[in-house]
This record gives sequence, C-alpha cells and structure tokens, in this order.
Amino acid sequence: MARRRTLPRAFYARPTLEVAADLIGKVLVHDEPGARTSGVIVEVEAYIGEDDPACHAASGRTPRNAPLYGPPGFAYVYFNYGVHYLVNAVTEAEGHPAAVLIRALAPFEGVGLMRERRADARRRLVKAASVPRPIPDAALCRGPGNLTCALGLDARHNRLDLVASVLRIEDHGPGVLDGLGPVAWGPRIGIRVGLERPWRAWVAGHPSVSR
DNA sequence: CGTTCGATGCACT
DNA sequence: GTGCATCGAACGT
Repeated sequence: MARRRTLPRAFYARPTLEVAADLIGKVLVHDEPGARTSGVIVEVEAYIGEDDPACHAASGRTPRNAPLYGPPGFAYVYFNYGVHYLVNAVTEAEGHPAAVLIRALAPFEGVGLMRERRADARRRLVKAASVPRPIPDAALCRGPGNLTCALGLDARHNRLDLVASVLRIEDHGPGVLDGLGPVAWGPRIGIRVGLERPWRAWVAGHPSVSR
C-alpha cells in the first residue's frame, strides 16, 4: 500500500479556493474499524464568507452553521432535503466562515460496503414494486448525498476533527490521478444564487463527477 | 436527449 | 409555513 499522510491543520488554514483546488486528488477516508471506506476526491465546491450568497453563513451565524465559524480542518456535516447528508471541510481561520463541499469521489477502499449502503438506501426510497437498476461502481460516490451514504457519514460526524478522527483526508502522493483529465472550474451546482462565482472544481471527464 | 416532480427532515422566518 | 449546497424515476420530445 502506498504511503499515506493525513493532511495537517495548515492545509485547511488557507484561502478556500486554494484548498479546494488542492483537495482534488486527495483521499477522503471514513476509518471505521474493520470497515474502512475511502475515495479519491474528484469534485468540490467552495463556499466563502458571509458575502457569498450561497454560503450557509450568508445570513450570519446560527447554531446550524456554527462549525463554519470555527477553526479550520473540522467537518461541517448537515442534513438536506430531508434525505441526504452533505460533508464539508472547514477552511480559512476561526471567525472566517468558509468551507469546501466534497461533491464526488472515485471509490477506493471498501467498495463492497459502499455498494451495500447505496443499495440499502435506494431500496428504502424506491417503490417496492419497481426493480432498482444496479449501481455502477463509478456512480457509488457520484454526488454529495451519494458519497456520504456510501461512506456511512451522518450527523454524528459533524464537527469531527479531520486531522485527528475516524474522518480525515489523506495525501497519497502524486500519481493518484494519473491518466485522468485536468481540473476544470465552473459555476456551483444546485444553488439559486451566487451562480456568477465559478467555485466548483472537478476532474474533467471523470466518470464519478456529478452532472 | 430534455424536464418535472415526489420523498423527506429540519433550520430559519 | 417556506425553502433548501439532492436523487433518480417517470414522463415528454
């Protein structure tokens, strides 16, 4: 197994767009004993400050968005649409609300467990009469709600320290993304405001990137 | 191809 | 009561 290094606090304590760019190709890990799941980050979005209308901090500090105002290198996980959890890495500095939303992974470790979790979740959602299509491996962590499902992440992981907990992001060295496309930038997805800011980054042409 | 829409919980107004 | 940083089935073209 290649050498792996957990990203240090200083990685996150930088301008959010730099962190977002550098997170592409790193590995998001949920290190449950005997059930590790992980994937290479291939799509992210930056949400930066109270001036960003799409950022959860746009209306000021609330109990929900408090982690955004905390120190960098912690997880901000929240529940959305009554269905999905979304995971962010808090960036910048304490008092500067900003984070990077992890939107898609190329499945790496624990792919079988990911398949089970996604299939279970879909069976719960789909009508009993219809037969769900099998989920291709490239789609297991395609989309922010899908990747938290596949990795088994939920509200328990909110506020966890990405530098020292079961939830972390690792650098597996250069070469992880060999043979894949370059990083592209464009407008963020699924928001109605702040579309003029091209703060979504993804690996061009990668099959695990959301659409 | 494209668009619509239901499922579902909760923070915030 | 409203509106989501979603997903994917179902339907129209």
